Amino acid sequence: MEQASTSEQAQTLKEKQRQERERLILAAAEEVLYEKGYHDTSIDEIAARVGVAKGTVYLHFPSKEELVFAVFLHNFDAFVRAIDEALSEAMPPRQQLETILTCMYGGFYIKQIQLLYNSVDMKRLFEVRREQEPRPWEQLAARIASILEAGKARGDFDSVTPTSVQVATFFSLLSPRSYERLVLGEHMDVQELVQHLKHIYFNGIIAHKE
Amino acid sequence: MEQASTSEQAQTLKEKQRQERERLILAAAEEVLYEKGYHDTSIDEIAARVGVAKGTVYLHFPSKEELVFAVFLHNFDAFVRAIDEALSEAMPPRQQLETILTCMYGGFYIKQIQLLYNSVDMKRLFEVRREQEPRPWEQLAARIASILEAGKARGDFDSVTPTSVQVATFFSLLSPRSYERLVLGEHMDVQELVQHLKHIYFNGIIAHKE
Amino acid sequence: MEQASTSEQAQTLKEKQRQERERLILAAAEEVLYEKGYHDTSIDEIAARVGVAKGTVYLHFPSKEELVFAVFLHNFDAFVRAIDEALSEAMPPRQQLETILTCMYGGFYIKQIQLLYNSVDMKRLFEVRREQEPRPWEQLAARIASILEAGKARGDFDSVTPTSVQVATFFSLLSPRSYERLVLGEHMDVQELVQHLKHIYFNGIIAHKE
Amino acid sequence: MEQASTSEQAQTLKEKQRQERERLILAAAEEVLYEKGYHDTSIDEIAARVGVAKGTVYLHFPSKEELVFAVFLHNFDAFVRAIDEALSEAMPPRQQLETILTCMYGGFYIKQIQLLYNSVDMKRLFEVRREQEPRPWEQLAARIASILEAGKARGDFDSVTPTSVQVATFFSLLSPRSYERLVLGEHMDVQELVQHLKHIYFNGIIAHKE
DNA sequence: CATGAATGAGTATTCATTCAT
DNA sequence: TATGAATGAATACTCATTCAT
Repeated sequence: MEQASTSEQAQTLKEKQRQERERLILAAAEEVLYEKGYHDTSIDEIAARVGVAKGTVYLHFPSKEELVFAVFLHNFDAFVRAIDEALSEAMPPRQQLETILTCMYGGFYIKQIQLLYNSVDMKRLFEVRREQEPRPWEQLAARIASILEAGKARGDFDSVTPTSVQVATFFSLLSPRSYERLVLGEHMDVQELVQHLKHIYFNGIIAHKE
Repeated sequence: MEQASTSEQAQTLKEKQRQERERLILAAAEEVLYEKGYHDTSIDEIAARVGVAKGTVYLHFPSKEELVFAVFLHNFDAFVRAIDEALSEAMPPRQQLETILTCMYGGFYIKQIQLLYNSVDMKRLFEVRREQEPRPWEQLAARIASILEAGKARGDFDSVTPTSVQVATFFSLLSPRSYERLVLGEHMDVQELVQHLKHIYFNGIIAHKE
Repeated sequence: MEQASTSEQAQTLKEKQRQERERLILAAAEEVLYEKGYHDTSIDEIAARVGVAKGTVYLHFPSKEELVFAVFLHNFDAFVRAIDEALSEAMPPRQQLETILTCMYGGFYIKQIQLLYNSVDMKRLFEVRREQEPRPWEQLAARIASILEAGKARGDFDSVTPTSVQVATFFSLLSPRSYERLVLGEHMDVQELVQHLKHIYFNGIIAHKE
Repeated sequence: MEQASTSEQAQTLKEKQRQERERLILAAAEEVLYEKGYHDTSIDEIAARVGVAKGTVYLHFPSKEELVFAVFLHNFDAFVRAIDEALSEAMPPRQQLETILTCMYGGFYIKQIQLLYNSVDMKRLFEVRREQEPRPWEQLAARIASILEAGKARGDFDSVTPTSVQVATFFSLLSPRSYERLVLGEHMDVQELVQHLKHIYFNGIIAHKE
């Protein structure tokens, strides 16, 4: 029994180490991916940054593609969790959307997610995956759509514009090029940028009562 | 004299053929680039699609990089020309911007330009080029900025939001992802989409007089 | 401790295999280089002769250029070592030079070194390298020059002829074309050839006392 | 008849132009070959230096190989002609050899001939040709051999050393590496160098009477 | 004849993936 | 289980040669 327990503990320990390692690999992959883009990211470099051998990476992820996909999912999960935590049902729709937008610009998420998501390589990668997996990005879109619908139902938002367009426009606020230019290039404060975007977006979609 | 004329014609004919071929190569390159992204685009495949030998591509473009750059410039030039033709100084600022937006969605330009411009590879490629060349993209941004300023001066646009943010948001309306999802995916009519985007954008940036 | 020892042995074994492989690659490279010259030597063929994949060659040498340079250095080192072993300070200058000449014709060194060194490609390759590395060939020349000077000081050698000419002529005795014609073509015994060359050379440079 | 004559003249004129062109191509080829070596010499560059189209070169020489061979033969012919002019049967053998050596160093011949002849590429090229053509180099060797034999018969030269070795050594005096180092590198006067070489060589091969 | 556009074989190098140790 | 050596497919670019004009 003690044996078993020791073994169990060992198992647990090993498992912990394993997970820790996986985390490190994901982190390194994300880093390199962000720096160099999909093609110029090599398994070799990721392994080197983690301090393990190339083969070890393949013990955790069956291919470069899967690894990159895992990086995306990992980021996305964190992002969705952040939204879940910040959001409460009690908020009015507009405030919900504002909260989501703030979350989007709050972490590093956008930068990375968008960069990943914007490359043709990634797109093809994800298109293949979509056939098999639930679609995280689509789920978020659906969520935002339902908030917009709720807002429309309350008369807060402009019902003339289709929800799909409003959703798409909401996402396009995340444009990594805007972020790069304004925040990284012109050193605009992120919070300030978010304020302006909210201003434009919500003025753009609110119902204009006459 | 007839000799000269014949020779001249021959010259013209050859030149025509040459240009036609170059056009075909550019078109094929654009196509493949759009389908596969920079890295997975091979000169071999471009040549094969045009129906010429690999070497022939190199008679027109000294390197893959230059070819891709030429694709971009070619598209961009057509795009800028379309804007120039459609725009008149007499228009009020808002109408100018609307015209530009219509142009952007009027050709295939956006799709391709954006896709090209969105990959990390392309970005790096263009960063290198920028040091030597005038920056077409930046020139357009400056033009839009000046129209926005003019609108602000007339009291048409919201002076609270910085022009840089308004410019960035204007560009983000071009998001290829919106286009793909709505037009290609949900078969929304392009003109309709443009109308909705104008609605959102201009409501978002107009001056709200109290 | 046994662990360590086993691990050590494994290390040694692997290292041995590695070095063995490197030796094989160098040998194959030398062979092909000798047969075909720099440009017509392909990594593909070298790999094929060794029986490994192309990539394996690159695990040992980062580029074709480096590989060729390594071939040269490897040969040259062996050659210089042979000279060092055969030479003793006690010998009179003439005997030292005779010993060196015998060494030169003793291995395959000359053939290969000279052939390598005689192609324009190689020359350019080494010119680049020379800026960074010590110059093995020049070092040997300096050594021979100092022996000649010592001989002149003793009155053994003709002081009228500049040492530089005597050094150059000494090297030209190595002419691969003589070797090929006489030894490979006419099957002259190498030792006999060396005797004749010594005869000509030393009669040519000895001091002629009247 | 006048027709015919005109046509003939035209024929001659054209033929002259043709030969002039061929000469120019040979000269350009020699130049580039000397600068860059066989492989880095491109037909394109040769044509460009002459100011004709690539195809024109092929009207004169069926392949790069043949062109290079023609360059060699052309140089060699000039070289042999120079020897023939300088040589008179009345000279004693040693003076004949001295004259030849002076000729060798007198033109650009050596530099180029040797450089050409020393690359592996050239060697293979010439080995193929040898099977079909008389061997210019061998003819010269035979000539020198017979002079040496004559000298030996007169008791001028050392009969112990085989004539073949003396011939080979005579040629090795031409070593382009000596030339480069001493004349191009150390700016030794060519005539002075030739004097020293004669001194070494003839002291090396003269009969030593006791 | 002269041209030079077109061809396509040839080659160095990279890197995801595998697998023996 | 972890390693990292070995693999080999993939690809940009060059240049001798051909041939339609």
